[in-house]
Amino acid sequence: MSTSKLKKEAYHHGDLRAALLRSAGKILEKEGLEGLKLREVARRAGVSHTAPYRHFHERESLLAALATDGYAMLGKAQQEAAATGGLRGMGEAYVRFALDHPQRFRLMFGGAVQIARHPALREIATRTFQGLSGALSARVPGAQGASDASLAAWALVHGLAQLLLEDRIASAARNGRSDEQFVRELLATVRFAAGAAQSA
Amino acid sequence: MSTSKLKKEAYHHGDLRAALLRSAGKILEKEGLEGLKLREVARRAGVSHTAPYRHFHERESLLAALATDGYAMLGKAQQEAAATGGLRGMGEAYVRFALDHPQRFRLMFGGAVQIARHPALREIATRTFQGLSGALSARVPGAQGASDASLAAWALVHGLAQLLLEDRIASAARNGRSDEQFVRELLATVRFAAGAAQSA
DNA sequence: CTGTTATGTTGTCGTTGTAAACATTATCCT
DNA sequence: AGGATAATGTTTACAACGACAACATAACAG
Repeated sequence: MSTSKLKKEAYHHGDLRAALLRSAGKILEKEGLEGLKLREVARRAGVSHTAPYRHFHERESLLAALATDGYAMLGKAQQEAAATGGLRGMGEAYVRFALDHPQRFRLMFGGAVQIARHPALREIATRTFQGLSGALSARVPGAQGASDASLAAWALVHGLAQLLLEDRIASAARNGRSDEQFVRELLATVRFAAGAAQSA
Repeated sequence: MSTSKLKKEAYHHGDLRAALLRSAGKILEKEGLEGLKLREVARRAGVSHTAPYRHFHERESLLAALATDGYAMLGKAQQEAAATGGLRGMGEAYVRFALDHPQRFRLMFGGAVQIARHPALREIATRTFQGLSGALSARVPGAQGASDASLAAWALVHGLAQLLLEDRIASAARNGRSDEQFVRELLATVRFAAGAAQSA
């Protein structure tokens, strides 16, 4: 029983970093960002309250890692949606991701993490959006107009996600429709045009 | 010198609540939401560190009051813009408000304040958006489609504000344009239609 | 096998939010 | 006017948190 598979009480955890991120992720979705304390994360991982500092030199580093994972998830969801659902599908998947992981989404876009201070996070974030934006641009002719229109499309789904998340859309406007249907029909009211002149 | 006009050292402050909100507002915009500590607010107002509790029974109550003020500002900006700039003007004013008061905007929409727990906040928030939504709906024919289109327009400017605020829009896409021009041209790529069927 | 590095623990400090007990002023009732 | 009562501000206190330093233990490289 020297190298037993279930090492009960090892001084070294083995993969503490991943365990911390797992615990933190659960706390994040359950308690929200302000309820996510380093000490509590350590507690749930069964280590002392300063152990996390060996893997994240401050609280924000943990948050940045959680956000990084979030972008990975979002990117994957977007890719899958692009394969089967086209552009509309991507937009709907974007909103769905936000509704499925509200606190994670808030962490990613709420400004709690200074993205400039975390290179790895910055990189995956821009990469994720390049993928999104590229798929959109390909659908709209023109040069600058295409870029603008794809950004507008992104802003649209992003804002919709945000408003739904913060429960800012009156239930009257929902009109009894499910999330899915509401989002689909709302997005269907929008058209994009590259070189459109201002009309009013 | 019994009722001197400049009461130097009054035990009662006179209008502490407003003074606290002023200090808090300044700290908010300068240090951000996490830098806004109750004790610091009290310090700047020249009172003891528990004095704020006579006016806000917890930190979040102060935040809610700041958010409430924020909605008042936004509502005023929207009304002025509606008078002179029409619908486009309102959208641009919405984004401008976010860029002029980034931390305030984050506070209002970032989920740090549980809006349901603060009736006064909830009321002014919904009222502000009814004004916005009403102005929009009037421009689009149809019943449910009008509502959907106006919500989409709102989501669009809201998302755009958010993305600009979080600096998520690559400078390449900006193409050297000023904030104002960028926003205007981006919004110009979008058209709304009430009963539009899905086209792709 | 040994020294160096990585990883985890114990102890501690300053700061914060919040509550309780107390002090001072304003206000209202007769 | 004058005293009860409420409103407002202070002092003191506590627990929790983020963060640091000193120390302990395990992994690993020569």
